Amino acid sequence: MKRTIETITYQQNTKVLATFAKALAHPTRIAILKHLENQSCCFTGDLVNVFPLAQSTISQHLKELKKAGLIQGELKPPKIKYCINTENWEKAKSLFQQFFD
Amino acid sequence: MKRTIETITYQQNTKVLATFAKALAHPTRIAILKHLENQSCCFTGDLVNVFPLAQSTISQHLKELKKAGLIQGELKPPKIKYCINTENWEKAKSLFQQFFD
DNA sequence: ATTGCTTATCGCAAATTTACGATTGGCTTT
DNA sequence: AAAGCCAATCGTAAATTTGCGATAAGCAAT
Repeated sequence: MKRTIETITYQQNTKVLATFAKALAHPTRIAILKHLENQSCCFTGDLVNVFPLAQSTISQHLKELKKAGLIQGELKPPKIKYCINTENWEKAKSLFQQFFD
Repeated sequence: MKRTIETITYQQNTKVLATFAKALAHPTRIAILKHLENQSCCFTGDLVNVFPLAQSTISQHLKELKKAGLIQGELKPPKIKYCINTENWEKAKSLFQQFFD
């Protein structure tokens, strides 16, 4: 990306909010989260049936959401049950809330 | 991006929310918007002094924010005054609000 | 008409994202 | 030990994003 000037340092909240926003920056991920809000939880396979996307693609989106901390996976062999990470969800909620006033 | 399956159609709100989220998905853009919230308005040049980024880079971020509808520019020759687009700001606010419940 | 100031746009390079199919890995059950 | 399921990861390709410097464009004042 060719950064010649020194790296910028942002406020912690700014960075965190940007991270959450990035996780929400794709319609599929929004849709997945909406699905999780309704169902409260679901398996990867369920989503593959809901969305016309390859299993690997769904898995990648889940990885993104997990990286942002918005969801968490629980081993339920042979499946994996994904749920919303309530703590971080509330964190995101309040960050967006206070950002928009 | 290699889409073999038919293009997905998302709910309108899902797409719009993702667009807003994408605009917020970079710390610099969050910081610009925070700046605009405080100052209510500002010129491109102001931001160039605030952030250690090239003028062209700032301009690009402003373009992104404008594309998402979160800000609007007003000609104030020889400068351009950027303000928050209140209507869309409220739209975004309510979309995030209802998304997080 | 020329100069000066401010901002947008162009051209490029590197990094990241999104998507797919194919393969691997983990855990049960046989 | 082998077979079966489900989900993650790998490898690849195309598109998009982010950043810069350089150049162009718009408008005011000289």
